[in-house]
Amino acid sequence: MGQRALPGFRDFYPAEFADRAHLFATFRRIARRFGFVEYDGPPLEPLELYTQKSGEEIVGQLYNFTDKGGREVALRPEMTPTVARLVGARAAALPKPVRWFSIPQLFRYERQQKGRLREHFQLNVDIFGESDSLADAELLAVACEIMRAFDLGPDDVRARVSDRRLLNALLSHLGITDAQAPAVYAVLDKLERQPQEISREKLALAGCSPEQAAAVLAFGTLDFDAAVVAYGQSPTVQPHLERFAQYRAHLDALGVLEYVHFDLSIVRGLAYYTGIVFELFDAKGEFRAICGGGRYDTLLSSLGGSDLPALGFGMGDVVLGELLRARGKLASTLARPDFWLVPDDGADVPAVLRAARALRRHEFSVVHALDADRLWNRKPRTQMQDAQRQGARAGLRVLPGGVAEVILFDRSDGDAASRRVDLAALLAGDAAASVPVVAQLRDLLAADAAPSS
RNA sequence: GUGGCUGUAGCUCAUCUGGUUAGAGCACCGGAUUGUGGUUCCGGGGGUAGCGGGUUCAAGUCCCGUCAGCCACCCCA
Repeated sequence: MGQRALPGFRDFYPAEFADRAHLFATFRRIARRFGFVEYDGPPLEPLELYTQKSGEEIVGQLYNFTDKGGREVALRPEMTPTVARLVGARAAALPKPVRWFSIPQLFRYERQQKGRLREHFQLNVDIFGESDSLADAELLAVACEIMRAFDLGPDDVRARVSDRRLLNALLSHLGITDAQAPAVYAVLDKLERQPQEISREKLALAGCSPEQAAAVLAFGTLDFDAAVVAYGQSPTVQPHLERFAQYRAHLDALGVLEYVHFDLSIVRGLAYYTGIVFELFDAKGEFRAICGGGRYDTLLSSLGGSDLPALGFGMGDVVLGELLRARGKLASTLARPDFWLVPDDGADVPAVLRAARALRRHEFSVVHALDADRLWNRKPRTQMQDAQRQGARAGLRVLPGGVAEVILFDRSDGDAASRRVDLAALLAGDAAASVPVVAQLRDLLAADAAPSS
């Protein structure tokens, strides 16, 4: 023993796996509600797929190696290059807009810390072939509705949204050159975590005048209405404000504007975003970003494919899981057996197995002791205790004549928990006559599961 | 990659300033008990104190190294 998972990698015991399955099920449910369809690609890709976009320095953060055929390969650190390849290869044939999602496991060789491992699962939701801001609104709505599906409201989570084109127009209006822009982006990105004086120095270092620096530093607290007041008269900026206002109107109609906060300090790296960008954070600011995404219209063409406009977001399972756990929103979803079978005195083992089979044919999950001697000799009462400890929802004792005593374990209302159900028809395999019996059993379990008052 | 903190049973933690066979609760396993039932009682398995080295008559307890975890930085997903 003593063997553990590699650093940054997780073992999923049934309880953790149940949480993960719950996340995935919610991801899929909401994505499908918006008409997105699921795809996947290989977890191992040519190293080149990642170096051509991000350069050689990225190799230090990849799980890469030479395979037995001499190929340079890497475990995928992100899904975007893969999906870009898939879409690019069939760009002409796919009906637009393309709405795809995936839940890949991604790998990154970096030192782990809270909310950040060497492996994680990440919901990726992307739209290809639509440049209208309505698509941007739809994308963010998916992310917000997922939050809502996890019972995380606008008081729990906020979406901070910026717009690269608007930001560029603002910088241009202020007289900041394209050459200075990357330095300004870097300052904006750190505005929250870095003392203002340092930000001011960095801006001065980039060649910004004190007036320009002051305007940039003010971006951190500028809400949208204030931006309109301050810059609405600028012919450079005005069209972008107008488009953003439209975007907000769409979000309002989609019912998610309450999550949205205009925030020019959201930069999201320096790389490929070209339009609206956003990140979701917990409102208390305890955790890393839950989700991040935006528009990257030039990425596909830069990867040598078609020049479809594109936008998407990634939402990892680690931070979201931590947040849900911390907020008590992850009730255990571990599956429990419906019935634990106990033979009646004098019944034989085959009779119990036949009863189990009959119940399983009707989709009930059924378990019993797997030690025949124990099944046969152990007192029914003691077996009922085993049943409870094993997490069964109900004990089912088969009495002579096919009548079953069903004991519901979850009752907390003091109601008599023991019920009799005549299983004769079900045990005999009479399909028609079994229908009411099955319904009766389901009702018992359903009533049992319902919160009692 | 850099720096700081931490490392005793599956989990949460004890073990006074280094001193006999390292303990408890929970969990797990077994037995008994309980007539509507996860109670109560008894018993049991499980730790070379992350690992390696050093100081000492003696180290879980001090020192060094290493590995791992946490936090910050870097970077981003």
